[in-house]
Amino acid sequence: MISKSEKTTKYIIETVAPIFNQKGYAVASMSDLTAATGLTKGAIYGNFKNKEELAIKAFKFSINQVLKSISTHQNQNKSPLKKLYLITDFYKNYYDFSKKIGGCPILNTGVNSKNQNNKLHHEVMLIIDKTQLNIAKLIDHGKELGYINKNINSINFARRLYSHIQGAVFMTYAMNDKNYLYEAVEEMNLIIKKELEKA
Amino acid sequence: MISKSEKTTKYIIETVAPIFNQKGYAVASMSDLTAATGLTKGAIYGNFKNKEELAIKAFKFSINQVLKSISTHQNQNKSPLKKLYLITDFYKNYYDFSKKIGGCPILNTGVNSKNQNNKLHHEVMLIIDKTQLNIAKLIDHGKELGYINKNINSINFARRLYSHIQGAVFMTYAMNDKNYLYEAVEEMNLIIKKELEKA
DNA sequence: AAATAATTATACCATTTGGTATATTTTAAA
DNA sequence: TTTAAAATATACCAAATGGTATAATTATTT
Repeated sequence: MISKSEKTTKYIIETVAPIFNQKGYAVASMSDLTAATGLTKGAIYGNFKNKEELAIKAFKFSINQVLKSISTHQNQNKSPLKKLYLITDFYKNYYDFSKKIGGCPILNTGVNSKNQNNKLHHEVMLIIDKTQLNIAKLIDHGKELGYINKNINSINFARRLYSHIQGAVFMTYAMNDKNYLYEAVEEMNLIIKKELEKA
Repeated sequence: MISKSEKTTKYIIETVAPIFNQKGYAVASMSDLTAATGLTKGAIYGNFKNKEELAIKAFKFSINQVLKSISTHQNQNKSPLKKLYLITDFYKNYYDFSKKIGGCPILNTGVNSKNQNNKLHHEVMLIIDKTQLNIAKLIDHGKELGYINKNINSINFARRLYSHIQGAVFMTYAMNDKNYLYEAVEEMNLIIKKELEKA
């Protein structure tokens, strides 16, 4: 049975996540959070040790929203190569998607937490590492099944892919122009085709 | 003759720029700025209308530091194509360079100002537009001189180059790993060679 | 339904925020 | 060198900051 307090804890995290994501840990104030949730500081501090603990849980929630959506999108196909294309395809709509959650949590928290909040910054690094590893595993799986060139460095390619896309995420975000994402996806698809796919 | 107040105005901007760059407009407090400059609020408010005006001038100063360095680096060669390679080459050391000024002002201010400070965000967009245009002009010049393929879209290529590099800047920044920049520069150089250079 | 435990609201705390009026000092002009 | 002007320091302001002790309320168990 799910208790009442578990529900409000969840509710607070979900409500507060976009605010932390958009404003950053320091700028998002407790009064921002009480205003958004309709709860008082007493309620929030009853469920979380302090602002930092809430910020970290909110970040993890935001990240999970992204990762779950990518995962669901990937499940359209079982082939590792097709799954790679589905990852780039996912980012075509990433600007609108990320808007709903207050922006890209990796980009925003990555920038805002650097030299500001070590715990948050650590979380960002963990997620980037994990995501890159997942892409590398996908490539390795494609190699095993014979779809992908064996002489390619999986982790290196994953880093390039991630970096490339994250650049487009920033540009789209900063310039309010989705074309950066479209162009990057286009380019990455060509690179996947040329470098990964077996002739 | 340069007056005393002009000197302190300049001194404040230069001293304060890395703080705004690293912490962002909202998080950088007036006491941060008085502590760094060794001046009082009276002195700062005597030279600047308010915190926002100072932040904008500090941003412009930081940007100029970057642009001047790129420009100087480019002047090693007169050929437009070589100048393009010198741009990518500049970014090999960009992590260490940007560290000295509190991080990449485009990346940091681009992320921090979005939905937070419209004037700053506007400045960021202007600089990105200007920079991309300069790269496009370089490509056009290369076309005229017969070094660069005429069937390439200059502004489009400039956008790709900028987005690609900015992605590596973010990754290097977030992950404390210069290799992202090295890898991106490597990749961009190959793309320039393949797509731009005439056979 | 009563008693207990858990949760939320209220009222407060010291500290810090951006900004300002005024006094003091320093610079430049006469 | 005196005087006027400009620049800086001091002392203050109301509002907002994160956080907490306690009172009031709501869930949960008996």
